[in-house]
Amino acid sequence: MPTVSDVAARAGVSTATVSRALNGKPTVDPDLAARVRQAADELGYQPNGPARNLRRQEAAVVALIISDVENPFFTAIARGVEDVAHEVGYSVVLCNSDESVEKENRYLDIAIQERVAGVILSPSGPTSTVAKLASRGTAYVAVDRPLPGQDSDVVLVDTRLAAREATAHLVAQGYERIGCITGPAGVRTADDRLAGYRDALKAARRRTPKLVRRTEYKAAGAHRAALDLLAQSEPPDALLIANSAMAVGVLQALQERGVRAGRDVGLVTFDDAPWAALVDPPLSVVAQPAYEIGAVAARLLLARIADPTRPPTATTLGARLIERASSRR
Amino acid sequence: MPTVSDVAARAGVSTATVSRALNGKPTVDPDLAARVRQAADELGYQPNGPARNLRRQEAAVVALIISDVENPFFTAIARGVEDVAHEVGYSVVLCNSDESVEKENRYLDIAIQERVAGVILSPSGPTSTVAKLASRGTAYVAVDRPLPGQDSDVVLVDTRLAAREATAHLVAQGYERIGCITGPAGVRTADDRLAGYRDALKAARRRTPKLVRRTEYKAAGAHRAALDLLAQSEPPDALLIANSAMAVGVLQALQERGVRAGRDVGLVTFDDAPWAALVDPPLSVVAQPAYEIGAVAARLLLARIADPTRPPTATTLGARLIERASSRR
DNA sequence: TTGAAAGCGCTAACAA
DNA sequence: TTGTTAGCGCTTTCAA
Repeated sequence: MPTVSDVAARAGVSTATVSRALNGKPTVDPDLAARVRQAADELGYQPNGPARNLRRQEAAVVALIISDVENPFFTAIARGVEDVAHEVGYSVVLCNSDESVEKENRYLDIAIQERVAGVILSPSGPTSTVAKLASRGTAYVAVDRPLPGQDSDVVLVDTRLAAREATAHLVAQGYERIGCITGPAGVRTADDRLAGYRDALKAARRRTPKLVRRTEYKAAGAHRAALDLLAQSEPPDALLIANSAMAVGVLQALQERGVRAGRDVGLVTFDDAPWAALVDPPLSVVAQPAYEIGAVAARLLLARIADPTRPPTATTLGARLIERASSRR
Repeated sequence: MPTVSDVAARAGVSTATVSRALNGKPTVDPDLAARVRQAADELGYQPNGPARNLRRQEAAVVALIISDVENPFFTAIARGVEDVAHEVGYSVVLCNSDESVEKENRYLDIAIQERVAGVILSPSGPTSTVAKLASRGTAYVAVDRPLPGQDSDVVLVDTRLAAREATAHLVAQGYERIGCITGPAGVRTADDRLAGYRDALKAARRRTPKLVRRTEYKAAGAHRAALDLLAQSEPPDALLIANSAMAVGVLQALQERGVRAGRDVGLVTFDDAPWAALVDPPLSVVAQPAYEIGAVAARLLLARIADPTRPPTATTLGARLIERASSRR
């Protein structure tokens, strides 16, 4: 594998000049620079990243730690981050914490060890160990969920309001016994969606029925929760579901029990998955601006890398309810 | 940020002993090792990855370059790769080439620069530049699609056979004008699925009608293709669709044109997406063993890293047809 | 504008 | 078993 020395020898210059030429420093004679570039090309020279990063004490890499690679909401965030980062020459490495605080912690360690320039993460639980980043001066931004007890940059969605509106919509459609299937306690989006649901019921002067279930943010958990709710003596006639993976589990449960979605049970779910309008009946959803969350987070991170002293900001984006047949009486 | 020297000073030993202790080398006194570990903990020491990798001339990292992060098939592969790699202490960095040969090439350069131990990729086009890896001795494995002109390890699905079976199933169900929407020419899976489709029609002594459309492997392209097919004077009465993203586009098109899936047009699509059984009507699919593809590829990569001289192998996994209502007359 | 040389933090010969 | 020391490949003073 060729090194700067090889390139230098071939171009008949010093390694310092090679470095300067290849990094586009203005203080190098154009002719020499051209000779260096040609030598590098001929040798198929690729700079040694670890050596460069060791010397520079920083890498043009940001780590993106998301809680579920199989969730379209998070992959859309990833697209937003990538597009912004690439524009300014940063690479993005994607890490899947799989909703596990342990894996998240492991990836945070790796991010520190690799001395990445910054980290964007959606915290998997209430006990994230991001404090490590702060104490080392590594820039980071939280997305989707705030970091407990951390005064960091954060990009959120006003998910409580969205949940409230979605629930109010179900009330307005005449549903009587509205249930809610949401994520684990301590995960902020799960708590907020539940709070918004309760806000709406309270505003409608409904007693909050025992129709709330909390489970992991995945299909399997929601499947169990839905079966449980359906087995009640007074089952719900509508459900607010906290993400699209859960919606899959709920729809399966309804199918298995012969309960017709949209007729027997009204549904609104978070996240406008590509398939949401294609199921029977088309799913009413709360569409979150996932791509934009990623793009905004990336811009905040870059700003913080450039100026570590800037005060932390909280950005809250809106979500919008898309009414389809699954919530129309 | 503390370094080995800091730890050494605090533990009262040399940097060499710190390195040995922290890396679990057997030639270090247990008491000393404990003292070193304690000192490291107290300082919150995290090894400097670039320095370590520079010295070791290799990193325990594999790069996984997939052609579409938003496609569940590829994220399932990622899960398989991660699980196997993590077992043996390797990290996985996920790169999204977005079906672009240019981005793929860029990530290959980054992988080389970072001196990763190996690369797993699903080539985005017929003109991949992986040869760079070979010439540098970096291990790599292709998944889903073989590398043109490369004699590398590869993990594939017998997708031609699967397409043939799926098409034969449509024939057996009595569909007369069976169309096919597949990916770009030169992408092996797209070509193979088309070939399998033609195999089946030929075996059934059908004339191959002008009902084939090729487009990018995404919803938008398939949407256009489906509208185009429906506008024919003799539109298809069944379709074989080459992946689940495309299925989304096709189902949208059918909806827009008021064509009832499963009744007016039979459908079989590749990939058993989580939502496939939930649409109306439930989608018949060719289920590919995505997770296993990833797991096998990771094991092959690790084997090749351990022994670069081992002969390349080609693994072909089977797919299975799941018949649901969308293809039943 | 260019070159010589130091040094980033770590690991691995080699010596003791 | 432990310490001393060289050096991985690069960038960046400092000198010329």
